[in-house]
This record gives sequence, C-alpha cells and structure tokens, in this order.
Amino acid sequence: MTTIYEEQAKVFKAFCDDKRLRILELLRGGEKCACVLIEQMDMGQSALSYHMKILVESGIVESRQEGKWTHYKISEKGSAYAQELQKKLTTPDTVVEDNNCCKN
Amino acid sequence: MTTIYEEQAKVFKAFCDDKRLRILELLRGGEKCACVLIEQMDMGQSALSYHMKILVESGIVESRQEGKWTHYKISEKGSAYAQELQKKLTTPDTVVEDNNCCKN
DNA sequence: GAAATACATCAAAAAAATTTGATATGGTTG
DNA sequence: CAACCATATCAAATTTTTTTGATGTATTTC
Repeated sequence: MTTIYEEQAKVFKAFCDDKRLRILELLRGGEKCACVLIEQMDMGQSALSYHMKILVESGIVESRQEGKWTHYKISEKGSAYAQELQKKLTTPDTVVEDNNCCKN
Repeated sequence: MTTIYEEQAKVFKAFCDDKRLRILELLRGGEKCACVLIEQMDMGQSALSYHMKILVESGIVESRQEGKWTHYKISEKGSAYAQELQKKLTTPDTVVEDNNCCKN
C-alpha cells in the first residue's frame, strides 16, 4: 500500500538529489536525449537510466521515444502540479486548532 | 565541499520523505512542541529529533526554544524561498541553445 | 540540590537508495 | 537477416539514510 504521503514524496524525489538537479538543469536548456545526458553527467548508462526513471515517475520530466532514442524534457504540467503541491504542504490549515501543548 | 546542487537538494529533503510530510502536515495546524509531535508520529524520540533536524536545515521549519521545550513551526520565509527555487529549477533557460543531438 | 523531564547527539544496526556490471529488448543499418 | 546501437532492467555491491538504544546537557520541579 502506498500512502498519500509516499505519493507526494515521490514528486519531490526529483529535487532532493544533486545528480538529478544537475540533470534538470541540463533539461532546462531544452529537450535532450539520454545519450547527451550521459556524456554531460559523469555517470554510467544504467545509473542515468535509474535517475531518469525517478524523474519521470515524479512527473517533473516526460520522455518521448523516437526510434532507438529516448528524449527527455521538463514537463510543464508536472512542474505546475509540483508547485501547487509544495504550496499546499507549507500553507497553514484553514481550521485553526487549539494547541494545548506544554502549558506551564 | 558542498556543491550548489547539494545545497539546493537540502531544501527539498523536507518533502521527499513520507514521515517528514506527515510532520509538516501536523505543523500546518500551527506551532507544536516536540513532545506533541512524538506522540502523533509513531516514532522514537531520537528518530523524531533526526527528522526535525533535517526539516530545520531545509529552512522549511524553524524552531524556538522555550525552557526545556522545543517548538517547531513552518517558516513562511523558508517556504517562500523553496517555492521560488522550485520554480527556477523547472523553468526553461532564457538562453535557447542549439540541441544538436541524435540528428538522423 | 537531587530527581525528573525534554531534547540533542552518538555509535551501531537496519533499511533504503544508488552504482556497477551483465544481460535483455527493440530499433536501425548495412 | 546479421551486426550494431540506445536504452531498460536485473542482481550484487556499495553508499547513504534512517532507526534504535545509550548517554549527555539543560531546565525544571520538588
């Protein structure tokens, strides 16, 4: 079973690793195929593949197959969703609760 | 040495773990002291302390000491910064580059 | 001031994430 | 179609993160 928390955490896995941030930076320059990413990142082929999978599963990146090449780009939709989500996660609840804690 | 990528990744560590998302949800209800968080989360005292440290280091949460109690709350400033950062990380570069990749 | 409470920190153990090397798959090229 | 190329996937090794239990440090309470 995956909780809502795990589901949401998945989105931010994209951003919580330095390698993936580096990949995202490359993708900010436009769509790239895996072969280009591999040579820019100092990283084995299967390691890159692993990170790309996490990025795609986060929704922040989308992939497109073209013959034997896989092209990756930043997903506008996924990014917009992640922004909304992050906002939600840090915005106070509307319901103000009684905080009966550590009363001296 | 910490790279800029590691520095930025640190911010999102707050969101990439289900336990910490759960803690943030509790904090959305208002400032809480550690003792309350411990009893809400099914978690040992030192494990909670560990997660709170990561949250504080991310900038998303701030802590306040009051006698022997530590109170935690979501940082508006840190949250605003994280939002800007996330936006930056997913917004296309202004410089449009030539993508000479995989030309058939 | 002695005992108790709240929390941080440390080291070791456990669990999860990442890398590596090998192999599989599907598309392409001659 | 045979060799090749780009990438995904798998299992094992490695590294990092998280949990646990013990201990330390303030602070409070009696």
